[in-house]
Amino acid sequence: MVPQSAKSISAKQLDAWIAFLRAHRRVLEHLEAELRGEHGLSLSEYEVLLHLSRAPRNRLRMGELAANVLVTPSGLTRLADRMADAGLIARRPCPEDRRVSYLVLTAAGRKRFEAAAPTHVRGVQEHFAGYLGGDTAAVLAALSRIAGP
Amino acid sequence: MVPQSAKSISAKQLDAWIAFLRAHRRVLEHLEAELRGEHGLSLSEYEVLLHLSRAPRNRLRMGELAANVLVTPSGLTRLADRMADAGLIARRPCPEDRRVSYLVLTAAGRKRFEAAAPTHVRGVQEHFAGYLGGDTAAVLAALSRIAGP
DNA sequence: AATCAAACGTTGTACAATCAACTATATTCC
DNA sequence: GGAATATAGTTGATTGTACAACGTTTGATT
Repeated sequence: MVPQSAKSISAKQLDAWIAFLRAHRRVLEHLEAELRGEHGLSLSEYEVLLHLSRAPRNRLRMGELAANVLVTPSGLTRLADRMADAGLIARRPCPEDRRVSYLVLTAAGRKRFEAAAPTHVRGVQEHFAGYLGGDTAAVLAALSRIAGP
Repeated sequence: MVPQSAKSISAKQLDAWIAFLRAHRRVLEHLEAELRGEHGLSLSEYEVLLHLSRAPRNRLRMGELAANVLVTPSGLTRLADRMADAGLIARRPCPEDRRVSYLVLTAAGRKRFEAAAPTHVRGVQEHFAGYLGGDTAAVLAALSRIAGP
């Protein structure tokens, strides 16, 4: 076993990197296609519904969502517009701070989310988690270090 | 330890999934920013140069590249246009099959790639591989199963 | 109290990526 | 040998994203 310098990269590490990129693309393709095909939702839209459904009173500020949804604030503005047009969410001004607007889950949005959630969870299991097997703990540990706090 | 059904998903698996998404985003942000800032290249452009530099005679068909670069054929057409305009690659018709066009690395493209490669490799080490530690083999194994053949 | 700076969200613009449809060439099969 | 089919790549239209600049509101400083 050759000690691994901190600066160079081993073949195994490089393979892991390439597998990481491929795995990401593959899984997201599947999940996007399933969600889109069966429920007419993009992954971003699903995530917005997910976070809102878990939030107290089913409402969140734009900024709170932007931090979690992996979308920039400006992207979220347009995403929220589309979802509001579709009736999945509604915009509510915040009385305490008139700069902020809340996004709240509508009844239709909740219904759509509840219909889509099993599809998504099954997809994550089928295309990602199911392959982890005995390596689950190690993968979780490594990815958590990479993902940061 | 509770046996894991094939259909449901455990908390640990779900955490791994979330960490996976965050890790991907975080690493790619870093790599994109470094490559863009120090060498004016996007990650996709870098990958095109990488594959060409490794190919025999430094040339590949569009289709061969599209399979490896994680871009659709139409996306690659535009990417190749931009890179040809920038002088990094050149398009060459194939005499044997006039449907195909080859992309070949130019001298400028090679030079740019050679300048950028250390940055990228260091970035992969610093933002991804360096965190794997003793879990490298397990992560590689799991990701390879997910990524498929 | 007035001002200056910071934070929240939205908009204009540009860009990159996709899908579907299309052109052109090659191959297959009666 | 000629029609049907498949393949390589491009193009048009749409979508989604980011970046930078902006208006508005809030909070801090003095």
